[in-house]
Order: sequence, then structure tokens, then C-alpha cells
Amino acid sequence: MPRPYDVWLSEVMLQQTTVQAVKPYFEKFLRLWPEVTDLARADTEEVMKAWAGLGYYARARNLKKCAEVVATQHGGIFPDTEEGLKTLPGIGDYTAAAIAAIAFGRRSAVLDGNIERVFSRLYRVETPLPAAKPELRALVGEMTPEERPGDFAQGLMDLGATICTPKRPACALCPLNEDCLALKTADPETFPRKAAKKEKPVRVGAAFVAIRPDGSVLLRKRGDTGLLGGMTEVPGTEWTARIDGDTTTASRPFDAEWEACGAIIHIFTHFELRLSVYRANVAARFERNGDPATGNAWWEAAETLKDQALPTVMKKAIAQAIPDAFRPARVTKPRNVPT
DNA sequence: AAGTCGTGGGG
DNA sequence: TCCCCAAGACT
Repeated sequence: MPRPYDVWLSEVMLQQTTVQAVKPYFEKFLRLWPEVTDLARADTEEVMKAWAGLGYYARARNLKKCAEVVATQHGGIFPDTEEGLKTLPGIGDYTAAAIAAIAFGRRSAVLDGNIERVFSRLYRVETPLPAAKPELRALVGEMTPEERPGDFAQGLMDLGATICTPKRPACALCPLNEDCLALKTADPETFPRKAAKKEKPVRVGAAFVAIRPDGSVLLRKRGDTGLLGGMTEVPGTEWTARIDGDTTTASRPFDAEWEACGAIIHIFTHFELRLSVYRANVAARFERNGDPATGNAWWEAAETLKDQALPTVMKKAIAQAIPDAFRPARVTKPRNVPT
């Protein structure tokens, strides 16, 4: 059976995230911190840098906290029961059951989005999500075998990911097609039932990219709770419900020759952000380190910008102001040499 | 209980 | 282009 540390790390990364997106991050984390005790000792800022781009940053904060608890209160050994695992930060119903089954062979009822879909179709569950979860978990619990419960769970998840897909499920290939109640009524795609979702509001704001002659950029750190908590950003305004007219003038972090360089649109889970981007070239001696107006900011060299804990929306804003900020270093070799 | 919390890819 | 959503947790 796989190491609990590997299972935990991958399951947390896979929360609401595709396997493809997780792969490089999983490998990077194992390379940087091979054991849970390594992660427990790591600098939180380094963990946030390594997580940057993967999203849902509370996961990274909880990952670090969880590693510390396991290291200091459990002697570096993960609890081997579902209940014990659930007490740890960032481990909820699904992740606790998954680790218990996959890493410890426990007969726990694993219920994720894939298995919700498979079982809501198999039993034609009319209750909409998320209200149907207890019912679905009970059905999964009945079917979960004593032997290899981890493989059972992973098999169901693979079935949901490849055959019993949200749209156009490949029912002809499904090993459960003889028993599927939703297939009998020819409408498997309409399951699981779920409540209608509301539309996304628009928020607007401005971001300010200050550049010294050496190419360094002014950055600052966000508070460690809420949206993009603990991550790095360029100075900017609050993001508010759309207001007509320009509100950025009074919100500029400091006086400079700010030049508008367009806007970016970024879609978060529950709102759309329209961020106006401004750029200013400032003098080399320009000092804003620790300035309250810019929120404990610092100057970051151009070469190390890509290694910061910058969420994707901030990389997009900086790239809007400095188009090649995150491109690979210039190759000095002439490009027009025939080969 | 319903809202908050990212991002990138696919249909 | 737009909409959906992906191995959810926390408040």
C-alpha cells in the first residue's frame, strides 16, 4: 500500500483540481519535502511559492498546518483511522475516507464528485446535491468490500472520470450498465440532480506595477485569510462591485507617472474580476520598502519574479504591464541563422 | 445552509 | 465564445 504521506499530499492537491494540473506540483513537493517531517519544518512562505498557480490557497496553508500537527503531535505518523484523520486541518469527509481506504486498507465509504455521479445514476437518486450526500454515502458504504477497499474507491473514481462522465457517458462500455437505473430510463446524463447556480457578479479594481530601472518590481503580501490569502501581489485597489467612472486616481499607492496599459479579466469561482493595470517607471533610489501606503512592500528582481508566491491573476496583471516578465530569459544567439 | 475559495481545459 | 466543471474544506 502507498505511503500515507503520498496519499494525503495527492488527495489534497486533487481537491477540485484535475490530475493533469496536479502532476507537476506533486512531483515538486515530493522533491522539496520527501517526508511529512520535512514539510513540517519548511518555511510557510516557501510552501506558498511552491503551491502558486494551483489555486484554492487555503489548501496550502492547511497542508502546512497539518504537517506540523502530524510531526509534533503524532510523532510524524498519520492517524490510521477515518475519525483521527478528520481532526487534521484540510482533511474533510472525502479525504479522510480516501486516506483511510487507500493508505490503511480501512473499509471507509469514499464519496467524491465522481462517485456521487456514478451512484446517483446507478440508483437513480432524485434528491439534488448536496442534500443527497448522506444517502449516497450510505449506498457506497453498503457496497464497499472488506478486501481492497482502496482499489474499490479508486476504481469507482476512474469509472466516473473515464466512462460515467458528466456529459455523454460511454454507457455501452460501462461494466455496470446492466444494473444502472438511470440508463434503463435513458436519461443518465440528467444525474446527479443539482440546484441551479446563480450568475457571477462583476467586480472591478486597479493594479499598479512600479518598475525600477534595473527591472525590479514592487510587491507586497496579502493577509493570510480570505481570497488569495497569504499570497503575493502588486499594490492595488480593493475589488468592488462595479461603479461607473474612474475611482483609481485616489487609490494610487504613491505619486508617480502612472500609465494605463489596459485591463485583464480573470474569472474566480464566484465573481469575475476586471482589473485595470497601470505601469510606472520610477527612479532607482525610489524607496517604498515597508511603506504603510503600500502595505509592507519590497522590490523583487526581474529574474526572481517567477519564483514568488504570485497567484495566476497577479502574473497576468504583471505580464500586462511587462509583456515578457515571465518569459524565459533572452537567448543571445541570433535567431535568423539557418540551420 | 449557503457562501467562500482558483485555475485551466474541454465540449 | 461561453459554460461546465475537477479525487472538497471550511465557516
